[in-house]
Amino acid sequence: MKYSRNDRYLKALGNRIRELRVAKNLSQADLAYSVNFEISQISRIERGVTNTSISNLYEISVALDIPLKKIVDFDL
Amino acid sequence: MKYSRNDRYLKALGNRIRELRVAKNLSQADLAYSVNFEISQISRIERGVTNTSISNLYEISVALDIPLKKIVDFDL
DNA sequence: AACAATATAAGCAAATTCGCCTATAATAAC
DNA sequence: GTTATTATAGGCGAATTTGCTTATATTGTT
Repeated sequence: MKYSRNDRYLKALGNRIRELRVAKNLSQADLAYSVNFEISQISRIERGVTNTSISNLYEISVALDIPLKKIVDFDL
Repeated sequence: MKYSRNDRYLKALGNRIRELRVAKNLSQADLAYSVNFEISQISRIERGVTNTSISNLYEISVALDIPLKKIVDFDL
């Protein structure tokens, strides 16, 4: 089974989120707490195994205090 | 019943997408065709009544030929 | 006004996400 | 090495999205 364009995008975005989270010295648990969802969900998002919603991504951007346009500004 | 921050965000994003679509002289049907999903779904996204996925938003950015960082660059 | 094109609405089933949980693995600190 | 911290994995039910469809409303054109 082949990777789709979307799969690649979700993995890249997950890596981007992880990178930004780690740069702020936050654990997945820290981030989960501030966005008020589950650690397992943060893990799934960062690994790119789930295709989360716009509002969740937005909440993450608020929690990390990074505008969404900066979060999605990465090379594929 | 009160609007949540996410509701406001989804409405603003929907308006933004509509604005960009119209600027390219595309109908909802046109956009639906190029991203390969339903007209009703485009309608729901633009009205902000559904909280669609990251990959759908990404597909829309590809179809509109506008980088995602530009799509999410709007004032709330 | 009449007609065509475009957008909204609503319902239903299938698919997917997500919270909740437990268990295991990997990494860091000592 | 041992212990603690952090991250991954997987299952299950509830909630949500989405494709599909039909119907209605809105907007634009003549």
